[in-house]
This record gives sequence, C-alpha cells and structure tokens, in this order.
Amino acid sequence: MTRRELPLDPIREAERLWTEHGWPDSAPGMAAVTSLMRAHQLVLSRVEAVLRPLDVTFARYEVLMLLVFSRRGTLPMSRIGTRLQVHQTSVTNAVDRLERAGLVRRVPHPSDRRTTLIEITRAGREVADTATQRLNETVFANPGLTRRDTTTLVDILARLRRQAGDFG
Amino acid sequence: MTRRELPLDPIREAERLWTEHGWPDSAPGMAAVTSLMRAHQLVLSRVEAVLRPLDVTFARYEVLMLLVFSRRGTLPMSRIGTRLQVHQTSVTNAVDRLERAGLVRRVPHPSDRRTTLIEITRAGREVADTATQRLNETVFANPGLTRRDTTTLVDILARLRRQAGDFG
DNA sequence: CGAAGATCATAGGACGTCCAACTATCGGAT
DNA sequence: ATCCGATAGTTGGACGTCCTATGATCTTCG
Repeated sequence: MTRRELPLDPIREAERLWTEHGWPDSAPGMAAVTSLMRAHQLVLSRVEAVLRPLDVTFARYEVLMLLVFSRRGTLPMSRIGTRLQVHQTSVTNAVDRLERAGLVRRVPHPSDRRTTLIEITRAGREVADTATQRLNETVFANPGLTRRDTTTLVDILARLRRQAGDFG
Repeated sequence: MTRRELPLDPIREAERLWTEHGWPDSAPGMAAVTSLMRAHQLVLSRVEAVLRPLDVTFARYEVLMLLVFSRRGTLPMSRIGTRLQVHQTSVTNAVDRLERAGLVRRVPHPSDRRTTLIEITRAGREVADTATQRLNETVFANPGLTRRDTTTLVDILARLRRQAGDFG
C-alpha cells in the first residue's frame, strides 16, 4: 500500500537537520511544536471518527458537554467562548449547527438584551450522553499512551498552557 | 477586561467532573485529548503570528522547508503529502497559494506524466530563511517549557504517534 | 497485449478557526 | 441626563483539513 522502506520518524529527522544546520538551541522546540501539530491531528481524527455517526463534531460536543455540566443546562454564548477558549464567531458557528440539529435552543436573556442564552434540549442531552459513552470507551479509556505517559502529558501541557496565559 | 475570579484550569475542572460522574478510568484520557487540542491552538497561534508578516502560514512554511531540505529543491506533490502527513488535497491547496505568491513553481515530471514536481524559487528560499530565523528566535528557542519538559513532551508524543501508526 | 487495479493530482463541498467590521445594548463618567 | 467606551453576537471572508468523486497515467497480470 505505502512504502516499505522503514519509515523513520519525520520529526526526529527534522530535529537532526535543524541541529546540523546550526540551530541546535531551537531544535527541541521545533520538534515539540511539530509533534504537537501531528499528535493533534491524529487524536482529532480518532475522535471525529467516533462522533461522525452521531452527526456532531468535537467542537460541538464540547459545547454540549459544557451545557450538560451547567446548573440549568443554559449558558450565555460569551461564557461558552471563554470556557472553551475559542473565538466568539466559532461559538456562533457551532451553535448555529447545533440549533439546526435541534440539540440546543437560543433563548433571550431575561435582563440583558445583548446576551443570548443557549439551552440544551432533550435530544441534545441524549446525543451528549451517547457520545460521551462512546468516546470514553473507544478513545479516552485508551488514548494510545500508558497511564503514566498520559498524566505526564497532561501535566506538561498544563504548564505550557499556563505559561501561555491560558488560565493561571 | 475579563473576570478576576481566579480562573482555574478548565481541563482540571473537567477531569474532576469526569471522575465524579462515574468515568474515572476515562478521565485522564479525556484530559490528555483536551489538553492536546488547547495546546495545539495556543502554539499554532503563536507561530502564525510570527509568520503572518511574511504572508505564509505554518502549513505552507512546512512545505517550503521540505523543499529547502531536499537535494534539488524539488519534490513530487505526493511525497510532500506523505512526509507532512496531510491529505493530498491539502498539498494541492498549499502549493496553489505558494505558487500564486511566487514561492514555488510546478514543473512536469520527466518520466511520469502523472506526477507534478514542486520546485522552490529564489524568493521561496528567502522567505523560508527569514521565517526560520524568526521562528527559531521567538518560538522554537522558547516554546514555553523547560528544556526537560520539552524533550519529555517530544518523547511522549513520539510514542503516541507511533502507536497511532504514524511512523514506526 | 490488453484489461483491471493502483497512483497522482485536482475540483467541489463541509467544517472549524480566526480576523475585521458592524449593530445593539449596557453602564459608568461627566 | 447624556455621551462614549465596553460588551454581546452576527456576518463575511480567508485558510487549512478532510472526504468523495473524477480524469490521467502507470503497472501488473492473466
């Protein structure tokens, strides 16, 4: 199907080249950034494959779960954006699709007419539950790493995120 | 500007909720997947900010570097796709834009009329050099992690990628 | 040698993300 | 009381990624 000539890790290759070309101090950082890009793609596609039959994407699944975990099953758009760390327009996009699919509903905020509240529907909760179950079973319970690597990864990325001003 | 109420790490929060809701075995995996998504976004936006003034994106930068590192400054489209682990259509897209910007050129393959060779231009090399220098200085030399964390991260993600069939 | 199968590249479409611009609405300062 | 800056959402556009389908070209094998 593909090539059999022992496919080396392209990122290790790049790191070697980086060092040889006189940028040894930047080689590890380059490798880290590149690894992150690839790993993200791989993991995302695994997740999307699981969600596809349910007609949701990971982005929309995250919105649903945020609503499921909220007290009243209701949140302002703005709150969704800050919690998920995505641009407001991405929230509008996700909510548009979720609403079209009948999984959430836009309702006016009682006191502030600028804000729109998003309310999860019965169908939305069902999709969220099914999706969670399948993701837990097929991906989260088996992310492709040992338990030890998994927690180390989470810790390191937490430091990276904090350092980037993500939360702390 | 935003809220001052000590913003906790949303991912730690989610992990806690996951455990409380009866999915303790999947909580670490969920946290890992989610962390990867966020970290990817953060790092990518840092990189794109550096490249924007040069009118290239990271995806196109990667194509340019692949060509820079190749013997003759020439590679078939298909080769670019497999090396960068992206879909063929993404390569077509990137090459279209690079060619429009005069950074690469499409030339016919001498013996196989199906394949198209991509050749980097003088201008392409200059952009690649400048971009590399700036990325090295501003991002790769300082990825937001200690050197130790950086190498650990690369190692863990390598295991993840191999496990997903990325190379090994 | 000729048909069937594999490979290469492109076109069109769906999605998510960001940015810039714009409209409403709120709220605080003068 | 009013004016002006901050905040909430939407719209339109640029990009990257994938998927499916399609047209050319090899390649392999009966």
